[in-house]
Amino acid sequence: MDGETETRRLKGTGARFAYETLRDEILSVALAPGQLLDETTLAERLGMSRSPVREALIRLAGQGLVVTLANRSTIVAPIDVQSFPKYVEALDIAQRMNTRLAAELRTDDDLIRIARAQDVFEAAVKGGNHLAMSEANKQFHMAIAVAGRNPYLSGFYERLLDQGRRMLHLHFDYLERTHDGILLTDEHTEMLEAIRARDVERADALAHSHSRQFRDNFLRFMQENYASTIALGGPARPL
Amino acid sequence: MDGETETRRLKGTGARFAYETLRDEILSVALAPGQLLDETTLAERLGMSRSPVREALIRLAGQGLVVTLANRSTIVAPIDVQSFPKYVEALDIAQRMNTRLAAELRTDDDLIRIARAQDVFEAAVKGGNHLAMSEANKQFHMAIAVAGRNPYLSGFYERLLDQGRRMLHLHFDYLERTHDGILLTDEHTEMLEAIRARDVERADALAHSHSRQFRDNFLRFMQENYASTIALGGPARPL
DNA sequence: AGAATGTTCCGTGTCGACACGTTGCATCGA
DNA sequence: TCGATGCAACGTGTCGACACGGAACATTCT
Repeated sequence: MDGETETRRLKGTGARFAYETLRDEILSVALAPGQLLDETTLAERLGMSRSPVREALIRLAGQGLVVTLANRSTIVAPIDVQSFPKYVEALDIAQRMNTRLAAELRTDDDLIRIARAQDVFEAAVKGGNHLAMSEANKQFHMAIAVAGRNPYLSGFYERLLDQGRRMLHLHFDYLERTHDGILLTDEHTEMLEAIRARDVERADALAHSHSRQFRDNFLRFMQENYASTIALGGPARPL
Repeated sequence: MDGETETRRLKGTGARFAYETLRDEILSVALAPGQLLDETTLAERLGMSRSPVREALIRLAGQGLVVTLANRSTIVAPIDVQSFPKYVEALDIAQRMNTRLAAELRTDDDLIRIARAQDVFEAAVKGGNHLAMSEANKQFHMAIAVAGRNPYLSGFYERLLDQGRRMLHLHFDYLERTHDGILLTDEHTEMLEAIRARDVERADALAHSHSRQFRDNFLRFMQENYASTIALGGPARPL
């Protein structure tokens, strides 16, 4: 109870606030995969009634970030190692498609925006703040996707990138222990150069190698740490 | 008012019923693009309170089938001719990817399911029921996507196919006047054969030609009927 | 007459309350 | 002691109510 510290929220902000708060907590794994989310408790914690919380959960379910167990409760979407190969397959395809289109269609303004996103990412890496890093990484790739000028494809890509943020957060420590995170930065720079040169094939190849890199790192991490565990968040019966 | 005809719905069925009803009405263009959907009226029409209706609208918004205008109302997502090329681009890519994967990974059971879906589609074409045709067409392509074994890619594809159903319904009459709808049936059969033969490249080519066929038909229809209109459902400011 | 301003109406955003379904536990019987 | 049955607690699904915000309309001023 913080007494009267509460800032009275304006009209349509409650649901948005709940959504963004929960989304950030899920993407940063502050809320663990499989974590139980009951509306009543969340409403209390966020200082609002159940209605906006419920709306946020429905939207999160639509994005696949939570799974609602009919008439029971809602849980943070488990990270299923079984389906990881399928995830990377999809990510790889989406990444390559969006990056190809960007190399083909980018304007000079796009290049500036991508470069700016890359600067933010490098700064985040230097700062060592994981949350900022995963956020900036996503923004970098989304800047590319936007340059590809296909909202359907970039929207799909964004969904996958969000899911990817959760996995990134799971093995950030591992990455820092083994590599220096510099690899990612270099690959980003190369991608930007390929897009600048409108070199579609090279951009494609770099996007592909980038997603393979991610896959290999994550798999190595899983082997070394969770050899026994099948899934994070356990099996769940979807709605 | 239909007096006491109402069937008392069980616990968790209200929202689902509202969602499915509205979705079907939107996909079949019974609810026109741009149509205003106010929660109060919908709740009355569906015989329930606003809560389940609201949940349905939120889920539909997540699928891009409706657009919610902040603090104002919700409308059925407009069909924007401007963005049609982008839509087809995405559909083409998704269709090719899923069909490629299906050709590569299909089991014998998959073949049976796809063939069954194709039978249903042909029956629907013979029956001349538009709703059944667009539904069966989607199911046919989804049977292929499921055989591709990537839930991320098939989920994306399904979204696009749903959007496509709306456009199909818009120019069904036109299709029947000009062609005989038989083209689609033949192409489907060819796709199934390519998948059966595990001929990835041929499946890809057919998927590609299939989406181009759709694009050309729709564009020709638009030119002949809506030459003046920019968008169906008018411009809308998204949330 | 046209533009700025005030007012009314409508619909959403949010709240609290209630009932049903689920789950876990306790009690009872074999 | 173990299984079946009944009970209580918990959480969701749904409802009705209220207040804020936006839009259309009426009014006033220039």
